[in-house]
Amino acid sequence: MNLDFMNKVIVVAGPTASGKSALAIDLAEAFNGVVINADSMQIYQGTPIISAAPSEEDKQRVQHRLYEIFSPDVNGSVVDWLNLVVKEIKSCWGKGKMPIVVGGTGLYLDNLINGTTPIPETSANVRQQVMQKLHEVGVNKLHEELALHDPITANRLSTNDTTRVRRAFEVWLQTGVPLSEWHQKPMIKKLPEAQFVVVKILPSREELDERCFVRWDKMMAQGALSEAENLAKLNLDKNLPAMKALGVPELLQAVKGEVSLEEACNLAKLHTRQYAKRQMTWFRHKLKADVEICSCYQGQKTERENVILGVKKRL
RNA sequence: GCUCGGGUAGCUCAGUUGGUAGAGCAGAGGACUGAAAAUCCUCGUGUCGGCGGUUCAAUCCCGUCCCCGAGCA
Repeated sequence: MNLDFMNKVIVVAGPTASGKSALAIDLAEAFNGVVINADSMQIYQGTPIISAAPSEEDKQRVQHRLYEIFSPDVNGSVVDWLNLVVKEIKSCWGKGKMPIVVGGTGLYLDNLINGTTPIPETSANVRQQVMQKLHEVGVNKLHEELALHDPITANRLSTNDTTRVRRAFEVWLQTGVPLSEWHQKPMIKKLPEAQFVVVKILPSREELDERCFVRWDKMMAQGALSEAENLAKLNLDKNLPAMKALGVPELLQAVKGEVSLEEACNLAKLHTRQYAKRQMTWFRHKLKADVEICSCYQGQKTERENVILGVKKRL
């Protein structure tokens, strides 16, 4: 194949268990590509099975980047990830390889494709301060106080939205400028020259639910429980992202004997399908696709050839 | 067989001193700009177990029958 890959990026997006990793590998083989992770959980070490990170076999077939690179005791963020992907993508271009960014974290993909508002980084001190305040007075009070400094954002947010109220407060405290004002500024793209070809997998809920359930049982057979046991030994803060990965809290409860293993598995399955649903909402409404697949990717010959052809036309 | 509890939304249960009922979970839809596998928002008609009776009015009171649980035989 004789394509100029300079400035092209293939993006594969879809809900959990939709087969996007398999598709990414097939595309990598077809386009001389490198698979780059855009999943907020597969980026952490310690839970390759639970987070469905690529297997050794997958990694033998094509190069994989940004998987299991953060220790589970760190708080990764979109921007951390962005800085890393940008490097990886540029490195691919430099080597004449096709970057194939794959993942289910809509926010990450959105920031990569559409850019970020240039807000200064909040210091550890500020974050800690807000965290403590949150603990002391609760979200509703914090929201009330936010309204004094940033009424526009406060008005936009639910008084219960812990994550966003906290963030808005941090930004105000750090910069003295309301988040709403920052959002007026033009977004900055890390890769303005990039041309994204987006492949979106949007299967029916029915099909997806079934795959989520089957996959969970497979994870258990592969040793998901011992991953959880090892994680428990580290004694990490429950609020760390890696500790919140689907299946982790549920299995940890089982490890502690608070629920039966069966209950834990049922809950993990339930939460997985609820997550898949949220992802579907995001991808349906917020991500424009060049190629859309309406059922889970299984890698059959015609299916594979069709997607490859579809992508090739857009390159 | 007797006694006592229960039978209300898909599930767990509240409730109505008689004016046809509401939470949590599940489910559906939606939001999403630096923890996002996170966080949050909206959506509740169901022969109130069956049949009779009392009443202007019964899911609620009375009778009877059926089902589940506990105890006693």
